[in-house]
Amino acid sequence: MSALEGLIVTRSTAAQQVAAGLASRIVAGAFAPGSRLRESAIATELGVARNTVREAVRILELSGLVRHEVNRGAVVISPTPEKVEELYAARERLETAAVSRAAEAPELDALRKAYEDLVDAAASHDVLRIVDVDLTFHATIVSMLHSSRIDEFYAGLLVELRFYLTVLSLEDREFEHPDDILTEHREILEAIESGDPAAAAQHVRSHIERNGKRVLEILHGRD
Amino acid sequence: MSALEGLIVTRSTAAQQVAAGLASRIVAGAFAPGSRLRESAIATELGVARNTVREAVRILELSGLVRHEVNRGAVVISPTPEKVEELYAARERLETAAVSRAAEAPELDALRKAYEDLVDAAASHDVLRIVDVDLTFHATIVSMLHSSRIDEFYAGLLVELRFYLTVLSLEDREFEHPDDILTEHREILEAIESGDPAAAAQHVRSHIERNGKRVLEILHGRD
DNA sequence: TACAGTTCAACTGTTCTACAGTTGAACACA
DNA sequence: TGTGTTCAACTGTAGAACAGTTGAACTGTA
Repeated sequence: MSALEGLIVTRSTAAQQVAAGLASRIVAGAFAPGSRLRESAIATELGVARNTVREAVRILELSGLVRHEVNRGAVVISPTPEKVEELYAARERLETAAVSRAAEAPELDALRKAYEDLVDAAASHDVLRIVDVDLTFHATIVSMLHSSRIDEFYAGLLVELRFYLTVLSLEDREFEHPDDILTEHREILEAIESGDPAAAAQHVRSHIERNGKRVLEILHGRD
Repeated sequence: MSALEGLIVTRSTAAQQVAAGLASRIVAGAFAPGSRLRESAIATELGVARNTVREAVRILELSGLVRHEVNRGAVVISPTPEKVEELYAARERLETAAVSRAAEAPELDALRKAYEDLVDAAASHDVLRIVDVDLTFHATIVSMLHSSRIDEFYAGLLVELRFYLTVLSLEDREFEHPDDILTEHREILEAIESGDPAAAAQHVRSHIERNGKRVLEILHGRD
C-alpha cells in the first residue's frame, strides 16, 4: 500500500468550473425547466469566452441536466409525464432487483444508518433534507447490487429526479408526508433485515409506484 | 394518430458529424486504447476548426468511448481488468434481474429470433457478426425489464464492451467458439421459454461469468 | 378574427488567430 | 541510475468575425 494511497490531484479548467456552477444553479431552480442557457449572456456575466461556455454546456450534458438542441443551444430538461414514468420504472427495476438478492452485512448496516438519518431528517421538517436522505436510502439499496457502473447510472437518475422534485415542490410545499415516508422505508428495511427478499421487493415496488404516481399527479395539477 | 407519426427532422452540425466519424473510427480500431486524439491534427485533416473538434470530442464523451483529461485532451478508453470486471458485473446484475421477472410474449418472440440470428451468424464464422448478434441477444434479454432508461444504459455498456472485444480479438482471432456460444444461449432461451426464471438466471449468470473470465484471460495474456 | 407573408433582432454554429501554461521526451550532467 | 534542463507539441482560453436559424413582432388579407 502506497503512502500516497487514494491521493488524486484534480485540476479543474474554467470550463469545468462553469459547468459545475451552472449545474448547481440549475438544481437550485435558478433556471426553469425548458429554458435556454444563452451562451453570450453567461460568458459575459462570468467573464469567460463564449467558447468556454459552449464547452461547459457540453460537460453539463454529461450530468443529464440539459440537452443540446441544434440551433437552440442548451435547454434545461423538464419533467414530462413520460420521462417521470421512465425514471420511476428504472428505479423500480433496479431496486427490486437489489433487494431480491440476498443482502450481506455491510450494506445492511449502511441501510439501517440511512433509515435512521431519515428519521432525523423527518423530525426537522426540512423538505430538501428529507428528499436528500430519502434518495440516499434508495441509492444504498441499489448499492447492494455491488456494481459501480449501476451505482453511477442510478446516481445520474437521482440527479434528474432531485431536480424534478425541487422544481415541483417549489409549487407544492406540502409534497412530503414525513410519517408515510418513515413507515414505508421502515417496512422495506425490516423485510430485508428479516431475510424476506420477496416481501422487501413488494414493499419497494409499491413504495416507488406510490411515489411515482404522486409526482405525476403534482405534475398534472400544475398546468 | 398523426400523418407525420414518428417523423423527426435531424439536422446535424459539423461537430456531431465529426463525433460520429471519430466514434466509428475508434470502434473500428483506428485508434488504439489509451491513445490521444490530437485536436489540431484532426481539425486540419477534416477541414474544420479546432474548436469544432473540441466540441466533437465532448460529444464523443457522451458515448463513453473517450474520456477527457485536463491538459491531455481526449484519450481512448482502454480495457483494464477492473473496468472489464465492472462491465461484466453490471451485465450480470441487469440480465439476471431481467430473466428473473416473468417474461411476456412479445419479448419471447424477439429473443427466439435473436437466437436464430445467432445460429445463422455462427454458421458464417464471421467473428464481428457473431459478436454483434450475441450482444443483440443480451440487449433483448435486458429489454424484458421494460425500462427505456435501462435499455439506453445497457446499450452504452455494450458499445464499450464491443470496443474491447474488437480490440482484443484483433490479437486473438480464435476468441469466439461458435458451438459453446450456441449451447449457452440456447440454454438461457429454453429456460425462459419453459417458464423457469431461476434456471434462466443461473444460466445467464454462469454464461456471463464465463465470458468475463475469458476476456480477462485474453487481457492478461496480452502483455 | 383567423391566417399567411415579411422583417428583424437575438442567438447559435463555425472559423480564424493568438498566446499562456502543460506535458513528455530528448538531452546533458552528476 | 537518477536528477536538472531545454524544447517542441499540444491543450486551454480568449476574442473577433460572419453566415444561418429562430422566434416574435408586424403587416396584409380574406
